[in-house]
Amino acid sequence: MGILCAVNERCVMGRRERKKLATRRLIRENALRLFATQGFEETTINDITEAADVAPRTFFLHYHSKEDVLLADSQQRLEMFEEALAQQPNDRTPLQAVHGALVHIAEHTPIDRDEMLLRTRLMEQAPSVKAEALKDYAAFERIIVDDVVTRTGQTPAESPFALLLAAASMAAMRIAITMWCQQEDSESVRAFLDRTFEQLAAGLDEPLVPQAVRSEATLAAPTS
Amino acid sequence: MGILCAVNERCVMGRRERKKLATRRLIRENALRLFATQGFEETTINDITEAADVAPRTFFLHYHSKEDVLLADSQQRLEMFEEALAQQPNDRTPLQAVHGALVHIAEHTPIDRDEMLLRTRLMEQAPSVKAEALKDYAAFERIIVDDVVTRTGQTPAESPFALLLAAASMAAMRIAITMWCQQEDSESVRAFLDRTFEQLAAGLDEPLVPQAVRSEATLAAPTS
DNA sequence: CAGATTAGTGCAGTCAATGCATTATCGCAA
DNA sequence: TTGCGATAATGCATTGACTGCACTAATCTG
Repeated sequence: MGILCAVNERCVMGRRERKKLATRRLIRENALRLFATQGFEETTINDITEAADVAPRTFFLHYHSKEDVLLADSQQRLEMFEEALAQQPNDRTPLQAVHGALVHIAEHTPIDRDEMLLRTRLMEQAPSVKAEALKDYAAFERIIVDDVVTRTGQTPAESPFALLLAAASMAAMRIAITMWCQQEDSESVRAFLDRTFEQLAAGLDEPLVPQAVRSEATLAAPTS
Repeated sequence: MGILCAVNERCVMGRRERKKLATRRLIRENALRLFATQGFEETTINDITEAADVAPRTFFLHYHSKEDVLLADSQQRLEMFEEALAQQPNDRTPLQAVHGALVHIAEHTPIDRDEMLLRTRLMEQAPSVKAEALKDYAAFERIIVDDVVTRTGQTPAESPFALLLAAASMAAMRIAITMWCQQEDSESVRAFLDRTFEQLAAGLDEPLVPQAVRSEATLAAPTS
């Protein structure tokens, strides 16, 4: 990931690389379309490559599994998250730091709601998709644990705090995103993130009163 | 109930069912042994059935996948949990109810620590195992959500509380079990469950003091 | 004993995924 | 322009999980 050439397709990329990206996109688009119309498990690699007019073998040149097509961008988000987390100021609690890092990502990367909806729909429908998605969260959790350990100095062996915080944070993220992409109106992802993290901070013994669901403008939340 | 009855299984079982169970156990034992010695992905169905001296096809008569061998008893635990949860008294908070139900199960079903260790080891080693295990937790989560909804009357659409509680509780369980089966001495599972749920109740903003590791001046009051 | 069940088996086939060798295309330098 | 190295795309063969179907044999039931 050099400074010379951003991952954007804008800059000077040779025809070869452009074609490669084009093929990748072609495969991805056809795959998502087929997943949406005929279901995930009902779509074979052959269906996809035939629709994309490439050889079956080519599919695995770009994605290492069928599930990977749906979650290919997560690696990129993971690195972004790790960086954002490390840059959270030290006067924040670990929970606030995670919250802040997530808000930062939410506000700096566009999220395609339709695609997210498709993803969650397929997660319910196909176990292997859900499995892959959950593995993704596990990767995030590992990063959080490391961060909390450096922030607090406590190792997981001493107390479950870091592990709990990591797992609960990812649950909060997952739930916030799910609620966001399932709603009708265009409330921001951040609003949902704020709510779930507020609940985590307050403890799970009692639900926070969900007063006027639309007025979360002044919740105490970090800026990115 | 005659003396004829051979094993610890109830004697209402005919020879046929007994033999079926025996075959199932034979497959399971050989599978676990092979997983432990040569790894999960390195063990093929053929290896297992050969070691168990049955036909490959027979494997799928008892388990619907390789991962299923490791997690076959979870369905049973799931039902037990659902029942225990429903029987928790109404004066408890949802979190206390989940905690109570888990403690009930922990104290009424023997847990094989070695097997649990193998399971967690294989979860780290083989992604598909972790995936399958995580799907299991999702099933528990659904039950918790239903329970919380009936206890509080709030639907998940209104507030994320039920979803958060469910997900965080399962994380707490998973972490408690992991810590328990990785420790040397024989502290009870319950002790770990108590600690993780206490932390959830107190909120995740500040770690509860495990010992007196608190020398920093600014960490005085736990928020709430 | 006769007939219904069903556990175990064998076989053929689908599909995901990988390794290896080959071809086509492209970038680059003489 | 030509030729060479890199690599995207492909073709082929194979492994391994998993399924459907038909069949055998053991067990259960009347």
